[in-house]
Amino acid sequence: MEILELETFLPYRLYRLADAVSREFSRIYKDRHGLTRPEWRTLAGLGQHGTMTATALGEQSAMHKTKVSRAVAELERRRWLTRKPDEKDRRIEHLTLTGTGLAAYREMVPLTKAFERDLLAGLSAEERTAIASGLAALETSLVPSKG
Amino acid sequence: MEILELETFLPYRLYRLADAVSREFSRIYKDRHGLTRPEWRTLAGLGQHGTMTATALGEQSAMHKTKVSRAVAELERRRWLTRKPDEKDRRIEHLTLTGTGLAAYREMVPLTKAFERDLLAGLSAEERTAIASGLAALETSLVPSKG
DNA sequence: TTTAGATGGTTACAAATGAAACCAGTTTGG
DNA sequence: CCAAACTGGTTTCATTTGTAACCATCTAAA
Repeated sequence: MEILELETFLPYRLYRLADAVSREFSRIYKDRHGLTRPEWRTLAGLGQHGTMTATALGEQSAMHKTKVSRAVAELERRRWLTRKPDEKDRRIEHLTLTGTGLAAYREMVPLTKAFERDLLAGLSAEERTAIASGLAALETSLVPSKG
Repeated sequence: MEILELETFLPYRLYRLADAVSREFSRIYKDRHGLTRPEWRTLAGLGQHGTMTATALGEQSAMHKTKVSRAVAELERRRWLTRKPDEKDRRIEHLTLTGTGLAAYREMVPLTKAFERDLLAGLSAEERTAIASGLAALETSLVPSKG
């Protein structure tokens, strides 16, 4: 009889690892600022790119548009971002972080980098290369935007 | 000003990849049998090990005990598994797949293996090795049970 | 014993999510 | 022009999830 060994099954390993990393990482934005993951990603997207539309945010950070919509609404409620309607196309809104939003972003960036550094701290140079190239290979083979 | 590049940030890449893989993989158990992920994992755990307790299931497949509890309840409702109280400790229940549950498991196993094969199909031998060792390195550095 | 604390598992409640319907506004083809 | 189809974004509803509280049972220490 054919058996599946869950522990070595790639989709399961990937998910469990991502889940554990993500859970740990969420402390940075959740414990400190009470943000959800979509809210954090929205902040990160705007912090990185300055001004974006909701659609662009969804594409950049791989979120469904309902998640983006809700995250934007919440950040707006906090006055961490503002919407500016597009001149030409009135369906579109341009989103930008306020001073407060930008300040929160700036405060978190070093923490996120430290987190990543710590995560890789125990690994050898070869192992890090392995992760980089392994992920890249899977991404091109699967993630639509990267295909 | 310090910026975080989301696209190359490890936690984000991991999560997005796992999410995409998982979403694709879920077709096997969701579309065909209407199972949720916890239900699928429960099935997979019992298929692999024969008989387990809820706690053991949670440990093996990295699920919170409420997820396990609900998944077990649903699989029991479908008559895909049965509970047998422990003789010595009456808090514990031993879970086993029924014939129907086992049949569903047996039907899915080849599909899951084919999925994994396809996922890796486009990659070179080096890339596969890279994934294996990269994940392993991160796992030992992070996932509690593997630490 | 008795009792305080652990442990296996369930439940209640609030929050997060996804799918689909929806409401502008915009483009396209006749 | 004008309707059909499309697009950006929001809302609704059902389902899933996480946290915490909760039973019941078991263990250990006084």
